[in-house]
Amino acid sequence: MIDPFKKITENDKIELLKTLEASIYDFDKNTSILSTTKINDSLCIVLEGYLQIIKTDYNGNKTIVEDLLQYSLFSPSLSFFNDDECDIMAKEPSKIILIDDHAIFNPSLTSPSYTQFILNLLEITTLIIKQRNTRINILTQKSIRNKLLEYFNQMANQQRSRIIYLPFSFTDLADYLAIDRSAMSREIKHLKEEKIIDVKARKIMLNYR
Amino acid sequence: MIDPFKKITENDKIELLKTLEASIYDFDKNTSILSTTKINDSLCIVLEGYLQIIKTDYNGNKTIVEDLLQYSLFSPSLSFFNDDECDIMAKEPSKIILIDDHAIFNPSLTSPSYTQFILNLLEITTLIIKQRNTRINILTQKSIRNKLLEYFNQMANQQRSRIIYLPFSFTDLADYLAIDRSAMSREIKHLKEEKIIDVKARKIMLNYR
DNA sequence: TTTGTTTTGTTGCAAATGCAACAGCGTTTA
DNA sequence: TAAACGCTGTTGCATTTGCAACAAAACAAA
Repeated sequence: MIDPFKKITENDKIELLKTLEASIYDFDKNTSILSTTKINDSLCIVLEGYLQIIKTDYNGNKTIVEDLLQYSLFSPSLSFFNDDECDIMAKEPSKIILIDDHAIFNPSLTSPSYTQFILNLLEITTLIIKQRNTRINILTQKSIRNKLLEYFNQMANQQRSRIIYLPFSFTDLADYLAIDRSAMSREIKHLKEEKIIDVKARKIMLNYR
Repeated sequence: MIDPFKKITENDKIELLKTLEASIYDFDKNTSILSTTKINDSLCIVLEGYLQIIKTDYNGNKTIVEDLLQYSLFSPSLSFFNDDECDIMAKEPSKIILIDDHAIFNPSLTSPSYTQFILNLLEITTLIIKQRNTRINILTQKSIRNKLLEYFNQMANQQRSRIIYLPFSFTDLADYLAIDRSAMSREIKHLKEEKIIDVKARKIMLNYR
């Protein structure tokens, strides 16, 4: 995660936030952000804590669309997440900054810290695009096997090793790959039987490569 | 598509491009960009023409990863597209601008046109994230039927009508949804039989909503 | 026009997948 | 401690899906 205020001194940051008319909110564990706070037309920056964007579909099924950790951004109007069917829950006590869109997109501001801030945001959005591209590359694979292998490859490149560590549970992996967990479990068994991979808890060894 | 130079006068634009040490290239139809031009560590902006990012997998299968129209951006380092397995082909005579990353991420620049330019880039990257989110929302649907319906809904929201027009062929739609074309065709037939939709060439009427 | 190319619709079939259900296990909570 | 909860592995089964193949239609080019 990239700090949106990196390369900005603490004093400049305070000054900048004043200029942008930013406001800071605290949320207790297990509270909904949207029920108490208007975040439309604002950019939200997570300063600390842990939140989740949760989508409820017409059946009432809830899906975790995204995990928000420190320095995560979200914004309805800037569309870092999607619809109106979403809610945001603080899963841990969290502190977030709200900045109005119009304050951000204000070319008349000329301070170096503002320019640096915009460049930081540009770097972050660029990184998010990379992550989305990666996921799309995986999701467009047609079989469960190919989704898994594509995911393993991405992780191996990222972790620069043919031994990779899952950053989350197998249940979450199935969610990420948008496949049935039990079907995934079955396919992983096949990959193990064919000696293509070895699995020990969340440690996965790739025997090709 | 958003013009990366919007709200910048022609004179300021020329001045800005000089400051950023931008270079302009022309490509003939059916030529490969990467074979003649080093684009690593640069941002590429399509000024005019039509190009495609083409991925060749280990089987030799070629996939069109992305179409690049006027004002499209692409960049290996900034990761608007993915891997090294990609090539970029001009499908029509095309003109592109290359700007070195370091020139863009230069907080010491203070001219209003530079600030406007990076704000424009930020707006574009934000829009790209929105598009990627939309596609991911569709790709994470488990059945062909749900992928189609999710896609139709997105289009209906976008076109603000329950009558939507496909922006491309059904063959391309199957690619976009990452499903088999014949299986998609079968499912569309079912949707028609169940009177959920009507289809006339690329015009689709949604009978719910 | 004629020819060639791309798109579309269809079908049979084997294989892949989702779903439901259950059990074992470890961790957390009351 | 006991109960509750979440994660994992497994299995049977109905359904969905991909694949291959072919013909008709639409479109583009010569």
